[in-house]
Amino acid sequence: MTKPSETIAEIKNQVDDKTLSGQTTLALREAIIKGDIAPGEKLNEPKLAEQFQVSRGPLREAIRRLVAMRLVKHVPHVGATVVTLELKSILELYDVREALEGKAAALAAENMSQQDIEKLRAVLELHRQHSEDNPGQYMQTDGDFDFHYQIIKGSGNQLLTDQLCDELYHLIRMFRFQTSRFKSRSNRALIEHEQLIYAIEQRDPQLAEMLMRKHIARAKTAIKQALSNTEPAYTDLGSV
Amino acid sequence: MTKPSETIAEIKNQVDDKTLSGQTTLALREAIIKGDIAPGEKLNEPKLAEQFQVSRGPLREAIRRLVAMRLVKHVPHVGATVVTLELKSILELYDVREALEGKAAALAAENMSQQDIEKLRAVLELHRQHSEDNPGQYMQTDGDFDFHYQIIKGSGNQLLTDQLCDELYHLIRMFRFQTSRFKSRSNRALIEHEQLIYAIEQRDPQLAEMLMRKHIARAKTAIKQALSNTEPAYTDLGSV
DNA sequence: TAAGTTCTTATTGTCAACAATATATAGATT
DNA sequence: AATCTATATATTGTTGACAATAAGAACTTA
Repeated sequence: MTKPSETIAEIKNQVDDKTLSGQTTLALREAIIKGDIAPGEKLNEPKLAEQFQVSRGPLREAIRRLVAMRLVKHVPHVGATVVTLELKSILELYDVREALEGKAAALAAENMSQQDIEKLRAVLELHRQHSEDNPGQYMQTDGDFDFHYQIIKGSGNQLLTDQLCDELYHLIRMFRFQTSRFKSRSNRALIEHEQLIYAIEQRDPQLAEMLMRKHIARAKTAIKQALSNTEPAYTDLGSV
Repeated sequence: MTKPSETIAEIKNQVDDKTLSGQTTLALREAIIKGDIAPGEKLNEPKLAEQFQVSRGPLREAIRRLVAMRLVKHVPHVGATVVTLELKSILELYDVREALEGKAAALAAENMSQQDIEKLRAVLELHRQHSEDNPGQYMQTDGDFDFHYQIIKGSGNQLLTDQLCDELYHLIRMFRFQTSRFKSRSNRALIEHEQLIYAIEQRDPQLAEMLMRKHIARAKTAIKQALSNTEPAYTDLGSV
């Protein structure tokens, strides 16, 4: 019994539980990622509890979970605040992604079933089609992560998948939202994804890892260049 | 104002906060790692609250934090249970370590100060001395992780450090405790650590990363061999 | 006797009040 | 006027009681 391909939409709406605590986690998480609660802003428990129509118990549990996702920082007896994504933190995040997703690509080349590889091709094809149909339009970044997600899942490593898809992914989403003014239009990602699939099809873990690492490292470089300028301009962030 | 070198002991006793919730987290964490609460065992909230002399509130927060550390699994409306470290999970953990600590070693080669490198040498020297003074005795595994810890910290990447030292490290500790009957006596780790320092001193990120990855991959292989046998015998687990 | 069903019990989820701590304000002192 | 101190306020930490859900026991039925 194989699971149907899971899209990014399914991940997002992944309702881990129907408990108030779980629902509040989702609501609060989206509020933070979307910037409804600003970076650096304090999370006032009574106010938020009122806002989400729950008591402070579930709200505090939600905050704890967001701390685990690194969207929130917490100091005892002082409170929780939304993280501020400094350039330094983002670059750190991309170094971690490079390491983890690189390994994921290697494992995917070893472990992905032929069927999963076909699914991956389908995702890429959809992606390419969209780019052709909408030339000059910014990439659908979710489609991009769909691709990465399939590879991560294809690694067969549950710990790796949890770390990337459940935790770090939301940090990435938050960063993307904040920098959505830099709309990426490059089709370089498409080419690099194509190369990656080829390496996986060839069952070449080393090549797959190398390609994924370069892919992410390139995005990191683009981010550094784009954000270290005071006037950022519409630079291509590499869409990763 | 530079911080004094932090040993593994300091990490362990790192009292993040004096709150009941924080204290309970530490106590419960140690109870799980030491096996006082068995793998697979259910965490009964009223009983544990009674046992730790706190109400269920702080206890539940502690459980949430241990879920983030992956020491505990939680199902809504059912409860929390201590993780059972299957061979598969351990191998997954070591693949993640290989990726993350490999990158950490590369970054350490780039970023560690000359002074930090000297400290690292001192740790290794202490380690070597202990091995010479107690030939045939099992390695002080804490000393081993002291070495790894220094390198991780030396990477200068806070996210990486948090992931390895605050989260995954406790899983490793739990695994080590459970397999402490396999006392590692090899001095291969010592040799490999020596090579690693050399690479870092030479400011060679690629070599440092390669050496660290091989170091951990070798430990993974040793674990697989030791634990896939029904009668494990006293195999060298590589002490990583 | 075995399978299914209802009822009981135990456990988790949630709430609102209370206690402890930190922040903000106002006043006193140099 | 600026700084330190003491008080007042707001916020976090903690508790025990209540509600909702799931696991287990006893009963019924084939």
